Amino acid sequence: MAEKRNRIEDVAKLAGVSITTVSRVINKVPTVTEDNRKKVDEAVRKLRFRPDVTAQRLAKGVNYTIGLVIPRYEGIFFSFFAMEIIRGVGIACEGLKLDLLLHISNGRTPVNLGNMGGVIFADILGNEKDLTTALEDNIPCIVINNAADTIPVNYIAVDNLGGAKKAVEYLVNIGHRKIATITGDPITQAGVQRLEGYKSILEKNGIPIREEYIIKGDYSRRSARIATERLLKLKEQPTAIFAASDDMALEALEVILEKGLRVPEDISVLGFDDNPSCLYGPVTLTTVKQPLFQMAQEAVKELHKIISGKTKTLVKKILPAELVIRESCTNASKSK
Amino acid sequence: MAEKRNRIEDVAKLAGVSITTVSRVINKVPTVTEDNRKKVDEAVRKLRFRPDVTAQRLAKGVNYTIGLVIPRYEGIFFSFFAMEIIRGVGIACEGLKLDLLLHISNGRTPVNLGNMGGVIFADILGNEKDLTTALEDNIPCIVINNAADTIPVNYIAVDNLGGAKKAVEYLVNIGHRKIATITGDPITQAGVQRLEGYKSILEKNGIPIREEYIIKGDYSRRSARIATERLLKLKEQPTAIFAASDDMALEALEVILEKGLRVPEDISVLGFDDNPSCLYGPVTLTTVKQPLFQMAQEAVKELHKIISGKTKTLVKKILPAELVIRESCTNASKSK
DNA sequence: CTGAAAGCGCTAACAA
DNA sequence: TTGTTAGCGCTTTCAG
Repeated sequence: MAEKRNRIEDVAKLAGVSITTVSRVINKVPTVTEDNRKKVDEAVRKLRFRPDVTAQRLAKGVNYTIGLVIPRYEGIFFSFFAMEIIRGVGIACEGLKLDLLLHISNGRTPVNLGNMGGVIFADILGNEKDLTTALEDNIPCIVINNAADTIPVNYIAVDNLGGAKKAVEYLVNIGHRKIATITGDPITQAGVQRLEGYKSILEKNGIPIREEYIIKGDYSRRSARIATERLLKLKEQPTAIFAASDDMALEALEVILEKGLRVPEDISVLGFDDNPSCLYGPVTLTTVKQPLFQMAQEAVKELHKIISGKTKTLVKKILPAELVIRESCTNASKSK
Repeated sequence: MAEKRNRIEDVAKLAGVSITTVSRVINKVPTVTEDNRKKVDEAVRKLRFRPDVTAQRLAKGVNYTIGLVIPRYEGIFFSFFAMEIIRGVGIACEGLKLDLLLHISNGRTPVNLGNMGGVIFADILGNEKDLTTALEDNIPCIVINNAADTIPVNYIAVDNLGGAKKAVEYLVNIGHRKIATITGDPITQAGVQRLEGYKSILEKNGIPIREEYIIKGDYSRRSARIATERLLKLKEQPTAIFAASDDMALEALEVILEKGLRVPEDISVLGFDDNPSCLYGPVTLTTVKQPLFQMAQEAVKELHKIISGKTKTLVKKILPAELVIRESCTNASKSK
């Protein structure tokens, strides 16, 4: 299709200089006379010349292309998570003039890592194989959203444990003692850690952990509906529910409302993520805000440092998660 | 960082054949003896050799990398639209073994099109400059979500006009005559066409078009709130509202409920998009489903054909949009 | 400050 | 069927 593009040679000819000089102008090497620079610039403009990035890359031997590998396990792509990661990585790449290769992997077909200078893996789950390959082949890489302490890999993750603690502590502080939780999928690190945070705060405050108050969810709204219905049937209904994701919290809220109960007067609901949808509906959702966008941006920055050789040591970062107070939680006394 | 990779030469040496033979094995050229193939395969495995994609590309002269350029005007990245497009394009690329370069453009800094074999532009709005460059430089490209009939460019778009017609026709058919609309942003083609569809069906059915029933929105929930409040204050309240997006429809629904009115008994609400959020909340939303995912997938397929020279003529496709009936609309007689 | 020439790693005639 | 060799378009020593 695309007609034969002009090469550096054509520019050189038109400008009446050598291709070396043209190359110098393109790469902003200072040792070129103003006169020659002008000639070249003009020739470039006339011929609509743009250097062939592939050839440049081969000649320079460096590759400023980075890959973002997102596993496409169920539902992830409808999540705020994926969106924020893509947005963060994408915008950071534009800023650093990095080319971003996006791969939506099924976890089985190996992703072509050959043309990447470095890779960002969105979580480990579902990326195990490609991550292993990258590590074996010595391709610079960084994992996000998973504090991958068991393997020697760079990572940037969110403080799920701390976030969950803040959430539950807040509920305790406003007087709740009958606090239930709908967990995230236990195969995810976030699911495990948020539950851990929940338990640890109860313990810390001398509140017994009741098994019937811990219901397994999987981040889906469906699972939250089932969980909430079970919680509402309990003899001793909880006065607060901490859901491990906003989607689940929103569904819990909906179920509660459907049963004719009020939120937060009868039951407080607290989520995790800070999805935009927290802001809508009859009751805005109190939740834990994850710095996903920031996590993604930092991942790019760190990877960039690694690729350009500015960092040698392993990067291991945990970003804080913060409580965002809105309307869905209130003082427990009201529900007594 | 990444240690010196093995080259084709190393493989050749280890396997005891020429680099050409290795190249043949890599590229699955049939004229290689079984014996040699085995030797090469083994050497490849031993050395963990993976061909340098950059060099391959330069030598082959074809580039199976495609770009997806998404303008980052306000809010688009929180939209279902962006997500579906990325997902569709991403998955299609994995299937066709195309590398996908994602660019989130600000519309000003030119996107580096140099290393793309072809480009998909998500809409024209915000992409004007890069699109012009691509066209001038003869880079194969295709526009999605905009029936770009004024310029000679390939496109795949959604039938907004038809979709809006189906929506409003449905409202008319179930007896509504006082139908209001909250429009999309008129700078978008979708905004204009959906309004056009609304008007044309009213006309077709001899229902006078009332200016006070047409309120300008911009796809944002905020704009829908204002619009809905205005509509509810009208002496002659509409019995149905057609919003040009689900987000706006959902906000309208919320406002109506807040005022103590019922949906659909008092006012029917109809959206456009078929966001997942249509399924939640007190009333599920009747809407028009856009084949975004499919549009994205087809764009990749068409672009692939163009790049590999299988298509010469301009691609111009309009995909149908379909009505999805849920709970938010009902017979007008109920609201009389 | 400039240019000739040797690659970057791989593919593809062309000969053998 | 195989290997030799000349590029792909650009960068980068190294002399000048």
